[in-house]
Amino acid sequence: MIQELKDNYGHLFEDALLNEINQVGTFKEVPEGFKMMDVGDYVRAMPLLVSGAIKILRDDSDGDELLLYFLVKGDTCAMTLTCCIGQTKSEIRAIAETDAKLVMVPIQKMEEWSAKYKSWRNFVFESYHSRLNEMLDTIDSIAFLKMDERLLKYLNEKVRISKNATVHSTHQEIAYELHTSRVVISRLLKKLENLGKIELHRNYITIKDI
Amino acid sequence: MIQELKDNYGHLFEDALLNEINQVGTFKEVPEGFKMMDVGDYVRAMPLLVSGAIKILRDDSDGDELLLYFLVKGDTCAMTLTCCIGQTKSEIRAIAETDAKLVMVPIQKMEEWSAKYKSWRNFVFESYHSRLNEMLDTIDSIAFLKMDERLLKYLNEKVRISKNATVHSTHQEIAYELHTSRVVISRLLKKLENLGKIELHRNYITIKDI
DNA sequence: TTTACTATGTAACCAATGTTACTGCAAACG
DNA sequence: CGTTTGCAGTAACATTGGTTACATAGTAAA
Repeated sequence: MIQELKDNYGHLFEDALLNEINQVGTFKEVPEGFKMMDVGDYVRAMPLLVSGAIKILRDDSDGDELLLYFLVKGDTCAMTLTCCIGQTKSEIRAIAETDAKLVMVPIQKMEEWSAKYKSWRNFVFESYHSRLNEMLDTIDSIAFLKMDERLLKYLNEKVRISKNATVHSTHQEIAYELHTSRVVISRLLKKLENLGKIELHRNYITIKDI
Repeated sequence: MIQELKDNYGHLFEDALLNEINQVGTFKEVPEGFKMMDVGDYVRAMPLLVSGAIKILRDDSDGDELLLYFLVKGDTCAMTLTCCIGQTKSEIRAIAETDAKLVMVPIQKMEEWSAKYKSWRNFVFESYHSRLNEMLDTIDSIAFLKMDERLLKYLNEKVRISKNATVHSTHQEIAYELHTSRVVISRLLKKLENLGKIELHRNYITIKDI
């Protein structure tokens, strides 16, 4: 495991910390679609993502959902951080967007390392900062953009995350993540196709003009 | 100053830290409406709010705005925290919602206290946690609620923050903060008045059914 | 092949919200 | 006092997005 840690976190953490992580952390691989955390779950370990992507979703009480943002390698879950400290339940749902590899760190180490390693503190602060900015970005999208712009942004995000110009989603899946209906998505996708920005197929979409 | 610090932060910080804050912090009073931070500003001090309320707004490039959340005593600005560390610009705008009193702490102390005081670390983590949850709440409102529900929630927030059942806002001001138009707000307010939930007057609104 | 299921396309309609335009009213001010 | 200015009420209309309903096409299972 130590090599994957070094590759992804070597520029952030000093060797002593990397070694500690290596000793107490457990390596974990999850397949695409794996539900890593649900609303109401208690958190007992903190994930350090070394490869793949995780999507973070917000659920409301009526079963509606909304995509908040993606985590990629080098990221950790800010929600987890505070859940660890406060012993509170998760407010969000996390699903593996692609196959992913992580190192799970027991939460008891959080406080210890925060006192001991400046680089750890910076990492935690930096994670919070990134997540707050991503939330702001999500708010911008919902508040200021129309559905067709949100859709285009969503597709571009998918391409960026998967590094692949083909998005393997059905219209219904997209509708869930943008919290709208399938018909609306089909309508807008067809409009984007007519504009030459995408190509529609069954079960996947090719993004042409990024 | 030390007494106001003790009253508002005594349950959070140990005496040694309170004394340090007292020594390096500067006391500041701002009037209602005072612009405390704008998008693009650099941050050189961290505010600890001891009385009053601050509203945090998001601006988009077209001059549109949206209310994110309020800070009250015992709170600090999570954006400031990361701006301090990362030396990045503010992404948000902060306006005094009421007259407010704060203690400004030079940002150099951030790192020093994070290493030295567990209570400081917890405070910072806790602040991030609160702000993230407030952002989630904002997202819920925009994504899942209709405008009339958002308006009612907004009015209740105002009452809670000001501890006063009279909201001193024009319809136009409310429209800006909810990112909609004056006409829409007037329409919905009138509906709420007909339902007996509020009373409309020139320049203020009385909330009856909270 | 026949059948069943899932994904997509599309029309018609509805509800919520945004826009424009005009009104009257109250406070402020000369 | 009359005039100006800002706030609020409201009608009429446009647009966006959500809903219902149904048709068609690809895919998998029987």
